[in-house]
Order: sequence, then C-alpha cells, then structure tokens
Amino acid sequence: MKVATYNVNGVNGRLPVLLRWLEQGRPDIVCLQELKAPNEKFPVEAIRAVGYEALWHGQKSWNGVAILSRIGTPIETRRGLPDDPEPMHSRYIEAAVGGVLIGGLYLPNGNPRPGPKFDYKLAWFEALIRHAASLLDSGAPVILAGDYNVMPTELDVYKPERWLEDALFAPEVRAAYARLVAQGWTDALRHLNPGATIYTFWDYFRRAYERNAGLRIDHLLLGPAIAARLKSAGVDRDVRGWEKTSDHAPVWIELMD
DNA sequence: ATGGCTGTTATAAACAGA
Repeated sequence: MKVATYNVNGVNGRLPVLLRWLEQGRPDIVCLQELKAPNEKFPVEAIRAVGYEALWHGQKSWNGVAILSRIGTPIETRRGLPDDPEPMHSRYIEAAVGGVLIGGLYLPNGNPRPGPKFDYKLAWFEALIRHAASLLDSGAPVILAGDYNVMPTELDVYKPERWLEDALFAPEVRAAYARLVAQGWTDALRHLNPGATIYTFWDYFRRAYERNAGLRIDHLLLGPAIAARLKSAGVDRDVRGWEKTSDHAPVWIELMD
C-alpha cells in the first residue's frame, strides 16, 4: 500500500498537475494540503474520474485539507483538532481507510516570529501533540501526514544558519516536533535515510529548485504498528519541475500488506 | 539582508505563503 502527502498550493489552479501525478504515481491514499478553496469548489468530479474517493475540509482562499483514496471510501473520524486554537482554519482531517487511521494536517507557518502568528503555531502544535497522544493510546494503526512547516534538524535545511530565527526552524518549533516524535512516532523518510539530504519544498524565488536550495517540511509520522510495515519511502522530486507546479513535491511511503 | 514568485480574490497601493 502506498500512502502520500502533497501540499498542492491551490487544488484548482493545480488540478492538471495533481491529476497527472495521481495517474502516474497511483498512490492508494493521499493527504492534500493548501486546497485554497471553499468546500463547494473542491474538484471532486475530476478526482473521481481518475479513480479516487475524497473527503475534504475546505476554506475560502487559504488552508484546506483533504484525504483521497482509491482503495475504498474514507470514513471520516474527525475534522479539526480537539481544542483547536483557531477553529475557522481548515487544517486537520482524519479518516479510517484501507485498514489504517490517517490524519492529514497543515500546521501553521508561524511567521513572523515573534508575534501572534508564531504563538498560534505553537498553540496549534500543542493541540496536535495532545491529539497524537490519544491516537497512540487508542492502539489504532495510525499515520499523521502533512505539511508540518518544521525542518526537524539541520540536515533538513540547505543553509541552516540562515533559518535559525525563522518560524520553521526556531528552537521552540524543533523542540515541539521532537516531543511529538518522542511519543513513539517514526519519521518515515528520515528513518529509512539517516544522514541523507532530502527536501520536499523549494521556494519559487531565486531558482531554488535548480539550485536544490530546499527544505524538508512535509512528513509522514507512523505509529508503531505501521512503522513495522514500512518498506520504502521517497519524494517525487520531478513533480516540482513540472509546469504550473506547487512549491512542494509529493512525499510517499510504501507499506507491506 | 533583501527581493524574488504564485495563488486566491475586495483584481490591489491586497494578503499569505515559507
């Protein structure tokens, strides 16, 4: 089974890229972030036409998350985090599908730091950490996938020294990510590639993709039962080079059946 | 350090992203 996460940066503007990638990569389950569309403008017909059922939690202009599946209808278990600090933002959706429980998330960017947006990022992170603990306690085979807006370590940034004060790499944020993982999660890409340079995002500016000036901020965290089934993982880096593409690339894992 | 780019939309002397 192949499970992927992809920050599409506008699901309608990106529809040709998304459909091409779905047909080419054939992931079984997909978490999407940054739909940038209200619920009524989610392109469900086009997505169904390439073989996927979908759940989505949209919002006008910003945010928005979805779960797609080609192995059965995803059964929604939650939208929004418990005690979400900003419930009008659509940043979390969770479903049971294909024998797994999967949470798709879009963690706030948090810039500028310091400031209210950074405080909101930390508060959202705390709500996620609490919910993640309850998911592990449930004993369900669980995956938390999405755009975490965190580079976990210096390995995950092309020039760490330039990002020390940024909300994506600040000590408090890295510490929050480390606390989350320490609950018992496996960061799938890093686990299979210790020490490797892996990026999932390249800025639109300054030819960042061509220079490989990237960040690793899209992550798949696996609960113990799923981690034991992890077979392979990767980034569909070439998608970042397509016309009219997102600034993120899709990230995926393969699990033993 | 700054500005560079892209999508969405109150079509901008806009905002937000990372």
